[in-house]
Amino acid sequence: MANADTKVSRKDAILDAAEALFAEHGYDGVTLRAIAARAGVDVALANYHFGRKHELFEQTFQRRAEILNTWRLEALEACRREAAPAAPSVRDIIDAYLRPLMTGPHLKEPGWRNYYGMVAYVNSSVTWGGQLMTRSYDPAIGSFIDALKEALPEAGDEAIYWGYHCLSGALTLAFAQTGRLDHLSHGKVCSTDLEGGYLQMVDFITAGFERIGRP
Amino acid sequence: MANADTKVSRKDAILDAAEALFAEHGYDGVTLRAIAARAGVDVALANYHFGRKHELFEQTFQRRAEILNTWRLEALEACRREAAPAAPSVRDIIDAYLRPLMTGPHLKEPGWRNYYGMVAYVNSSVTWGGQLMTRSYDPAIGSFIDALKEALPEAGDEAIYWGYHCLSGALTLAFAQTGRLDHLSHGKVCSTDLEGGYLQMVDFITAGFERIGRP
DNA sequence: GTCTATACCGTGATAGAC
DNA sequence: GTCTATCACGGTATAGAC
Repeated sequence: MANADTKVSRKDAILDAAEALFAEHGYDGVTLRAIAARAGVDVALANYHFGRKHELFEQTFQRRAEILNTWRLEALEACRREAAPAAPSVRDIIDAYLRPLMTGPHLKEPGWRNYYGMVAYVNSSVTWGGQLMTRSYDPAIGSFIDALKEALPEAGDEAIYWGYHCLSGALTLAFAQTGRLDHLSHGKVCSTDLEGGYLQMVDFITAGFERIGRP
Repeated sequence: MANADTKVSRKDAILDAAEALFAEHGYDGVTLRAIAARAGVDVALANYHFGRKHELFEQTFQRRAEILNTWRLEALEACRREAAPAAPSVRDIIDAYLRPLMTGPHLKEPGWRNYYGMVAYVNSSVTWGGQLMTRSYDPAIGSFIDALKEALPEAGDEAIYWGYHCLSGALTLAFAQTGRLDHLSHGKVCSTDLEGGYLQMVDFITAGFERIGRP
């Protein structure tokens, strides 16, 4: 602990600043100087705590990934318990995947919103998407894939994985909060309204998976 | 025409190089020097032809956007003609949206693959997503939205636009070709196999839209 | 009109002194 | 933990060659 007077340690302040800037400009669009300035610390302190810029990026990304994985797996366990001894429905599985992330009080915190922007950037980045997403999220996502396979015994693997791909693409695009949906819909829909999007996406994605269950 | 001997003009060579590099590293991850080196031209030539880096990025993006819009609108027109005087089915509309982009001989060309990577980057970028996607694609996409509204008279606007959001997220994540699906599925699915993904996505997305048509 | 060589000046990540 | 120096690299303007 560097400083007992401040609410957040300087180390956390650096992570917070990095999160916000990486979300908005991507890895290469952000300088350590900008991060330091936003965090109110010296340039060299980021280097001292995290080493290379690359490391700082990964640690920023990892920090909340673990929390999200926990939330999701708890939701999956809960719906498994409720359905037992039967397998949970497709809808319950999709709900356990989306609800913890797209609804709840944490959405009011700018830190979480920033982090979501970072996830959107990482997931569709050629450089990071294949590696960092896999490392941070895929172990937990494997449990969801397993649950979906149980719920949809007739569905082929290809259909399951591409179905997951659709889910992932839709969710992370929502995380990007680009405002494009606002333009396209002439203001009828707001792309930062994740809770509104959640309600629509659960139905849409559930229907997609249910369809591939009966060939 | 600058040079009758070369197959592509130097101007096009710059666009090709820019396309490949922007797709892989995003806007900020690419230097004009790297683009010039890849194109085999002097650094200043990019500046001469396109002005600011910003302009080069937008022109690179726009170049193939117009072609894609044409392909899609022709496919939509064709399915409208075939269905007439009835309205085309949801499945036909989704097919007209996806098939021209996800299947066909152009997928063999590296230039198109690179461009798709760029679309993936732009669509989920906070900086570009809201503005550039809107400008380049949304006029044509408006026709698809209209067709979907006709095919799904019971669906609310919110559901239609969030449905489109799911479609867009899934498509552009496929464009990113990050290889993540390969890892997650332990090699059962290949994320660069757009034609395979097309077959799965048509079913999945169609089912999503059909679901929101009956509340 | 098309293109190259080069120079400018600000800014970058990072290391080493303190 | 902090300050400062280093040294390379960034976008872009300009002057002139073909």
